[in-house]
Amino acid sequence: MKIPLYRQIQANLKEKITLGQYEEGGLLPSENDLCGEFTATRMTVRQALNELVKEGYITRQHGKGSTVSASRKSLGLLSLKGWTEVVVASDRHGKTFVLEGPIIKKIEDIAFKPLIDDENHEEFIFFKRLRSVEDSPMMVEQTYIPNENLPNFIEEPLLEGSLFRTLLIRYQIDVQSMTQEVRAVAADKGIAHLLKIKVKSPVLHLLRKYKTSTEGFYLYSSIYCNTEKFAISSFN
Amino acid sequence: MKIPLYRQIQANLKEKITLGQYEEGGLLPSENDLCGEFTATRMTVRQALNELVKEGYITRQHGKGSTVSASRKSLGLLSLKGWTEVVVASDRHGKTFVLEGPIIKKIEDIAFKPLIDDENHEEFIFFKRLRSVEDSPMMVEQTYIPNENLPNFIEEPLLEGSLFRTLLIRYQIDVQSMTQEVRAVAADKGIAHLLKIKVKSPVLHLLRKYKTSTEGFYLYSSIYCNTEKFAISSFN
DNA sequence: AATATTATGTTGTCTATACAAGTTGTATAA
DNA sequence: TTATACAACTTGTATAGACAACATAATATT
Repeated sequence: MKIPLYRQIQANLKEKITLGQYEEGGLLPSENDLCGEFTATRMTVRQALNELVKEGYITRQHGKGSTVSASRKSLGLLSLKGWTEVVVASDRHGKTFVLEGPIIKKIEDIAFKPLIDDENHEEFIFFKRLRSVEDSPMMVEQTYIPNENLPNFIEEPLLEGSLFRTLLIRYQIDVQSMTQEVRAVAADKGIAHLLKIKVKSPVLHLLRKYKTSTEGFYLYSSIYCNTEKFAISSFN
Repeated sequence: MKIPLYRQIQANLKEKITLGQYEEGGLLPSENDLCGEFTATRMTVRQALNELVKEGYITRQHGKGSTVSASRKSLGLLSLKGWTEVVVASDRHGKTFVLEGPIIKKIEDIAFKPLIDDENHEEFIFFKRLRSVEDSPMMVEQTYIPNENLPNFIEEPLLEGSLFRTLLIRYQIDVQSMTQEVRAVAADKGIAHLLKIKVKSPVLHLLRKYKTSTEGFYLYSSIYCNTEKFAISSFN
């Protein structure tokens, strides 16, 4: 599996940024310098840098350079990022507890179908997970994955506890993009209990559809999120 | 003011898409065809197409082509878009009613300062606006703009009712990007009354900081949003 | 000393070209 | 009929170079 050069540059710079080798608020080496370092042309380096802008790691200024963004205090959950990446980026300690699953559910037993329309899968693999940040329950996530072309998925545990990583490594399925609907709703009894808040407290509800590298293969997620302690942030 | 070629291509294609000249779900002309049409190289055309992907107008598939995205039913308010663009994209009818302002406020009279830290402005221009979609009150927006280098801002009305447009045309200030924090909160008496919902109903709260082309010049916005009828959507 | 001017380094835009890799339809062979 | 191979077309990645536009510091001018 050949990784494009610009992805390698991107990953390399991202690592250096998260490790603190490039100072927060400081400048990255110029495009030409990076060309030399990675033996690539400017267009290739620029592609890597633009990806980093999209991910929020740097900002760029005409005539000046690329500035390393200050790490965000709140959780960047609105972007396409795995939980691990989000928690690490916020410099916090996160935990995931599996409440239910993985089990197989028939489509008629699934509560939310609003985003599931253009396909017709019959069975879904179901997960229910509780995620905590610094020991405060933070969100309840229910994930639905079409049960197709995923041999032994239920039997074997997730790689490093990460769903995205498991799909990529074991099944070569890459999660590429996401659409979501965001609402404020009142917590029902179940959610309130899990998040340790009062019933009818306002919580964030995210309804997500993930697009993957496999044609017609989407993941679905319903997330309830307590935003009292940590806000959810995004940028573009 | 010279507009880059890729921006022109981008705008041209965007217009054709919104006018329905390219069918929803259908394919755009291939990159090479577009090269001919606009007398540009593939790299330039690709830059335009990539911008359209970022804005959610198209998706692309290796070996296949660029597909026109289905217009979204919910409001794409989480992205960097003006109200007008959001409402038009959703094919709905929107209205804005100015509740208060523009007036000048001292910094000590401003309720939220969490995002205002790295600068030290003393005076802000303040707006309070109520926005409706199809005659349902949808969101209350409070905007703060540093009162610097904006002669006659308060005296003259906004161009086409649009703040972003006024800043761009009259003051050459371009809003480039945004960061925001998203929370679910309970509506207080004032918000509930304006949005015509019950007190303590869950509402979405967005705290925004807009970056502009002018160094050190940021806009701030606090938005309360009723998501009962319309969800807020985003994609990446 | 204060103000222009210039030089230099940076990112932004654009051209021209090449090959790799995914998708689809067509022709061929079994 | 079905499968295989191939060709044509698509987007993805990458090179090499050029000039424009912006930012900043050094230099020259007033």
